Amino acid sequence: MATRWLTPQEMAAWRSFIETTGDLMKAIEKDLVPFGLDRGDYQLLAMLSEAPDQRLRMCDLADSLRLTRSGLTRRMEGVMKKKLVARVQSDDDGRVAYASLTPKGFDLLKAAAPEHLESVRRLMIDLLTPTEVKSFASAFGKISENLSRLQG
Amino acid sequence: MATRWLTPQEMAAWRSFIETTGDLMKAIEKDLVPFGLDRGDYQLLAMLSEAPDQRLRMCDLADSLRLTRSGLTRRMEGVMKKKLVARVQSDDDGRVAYASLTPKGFDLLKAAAPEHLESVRRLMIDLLTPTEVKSFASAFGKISENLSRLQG
DNA sequence: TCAATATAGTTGCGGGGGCAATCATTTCCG
DNA sequence: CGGAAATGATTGCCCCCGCAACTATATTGA
Repeated sequence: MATRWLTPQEMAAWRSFIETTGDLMKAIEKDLVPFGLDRGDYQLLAMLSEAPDQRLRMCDLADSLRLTRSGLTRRMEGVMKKKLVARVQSDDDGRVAYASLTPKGFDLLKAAAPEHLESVRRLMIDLLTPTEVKSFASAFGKISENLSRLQG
Repeated sequence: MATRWLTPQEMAAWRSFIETTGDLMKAIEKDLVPFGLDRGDYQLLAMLSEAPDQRLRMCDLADSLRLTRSGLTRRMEGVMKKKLVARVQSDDDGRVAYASLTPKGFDLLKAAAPEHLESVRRLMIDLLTPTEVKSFASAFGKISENLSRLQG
């Protein structure tokens, strides 16, 4: 099949996307440093804070954070040492361990969240028109849906 | 100042963005495996291929790849071992080294580029309406411009 | 019932990349 | 000129994380 090259507009969109995303993430991450968190920690805490009983099975947490199980095991070492999350063995299933948000972790998240959301506003949302925000959501929704259709 | 929370729409856009971007990058990267490249290698080769004489000073290349100088030094080890890029000392300035695309590197890039662009189409561009593509470019353009204004 | 298989989690190993320190070279004044 | 500062690149050290191998527990089915 002949190569379907990208039009200049498409190429501009793609380039803009890949070149800017990393910068944006780094900038947002920088605003978490005062709290002693990086983006991975923040997302882990945020995910737990929204879960029933503020805890999740390791494997479910790994999936939602886009980490392998081993990756999560290592990241847990960090947040456990800081006493933000505790590892709790399941009574029902001897294989299962829960990651459980501690009060200290919840407090830290409550402190960091407003700053974090402010960063997201300042560095992204507030720069966009409502139309662009809507396009963003629908575009990534389609991309995401397509990816899950491909491999679960 | 009171926290300016994100509206549900804004939160949806943000979540969709961070949760999908990583998956998308991984999927696109997977299509480069048959060529023995990862996304970092591909971008390095692509950047060099577009430069005058298909070579760039290490520090300029590092900046455009969003790597630190040390990060680039390490990545160069890989592509130099594969003979895709050569390290060339500058005659004019004893401090400067150039990263220079080899014929083998150029050939590999020419072979991989159509597949890569096809991945970009299949996993992203073709899923979007022209309006969404335009929004993408303008949104990331604004974000990028704002970031450069902040810190060069 | 009890192997075979599936599932949950950890560990060893290796690669990628950042930071700080270092070295070499060049440039900038006093 | 010659010392101070700037610039370019590399190295040591460390963290993050994926893969493959491994352990442990649970489930399944002949």
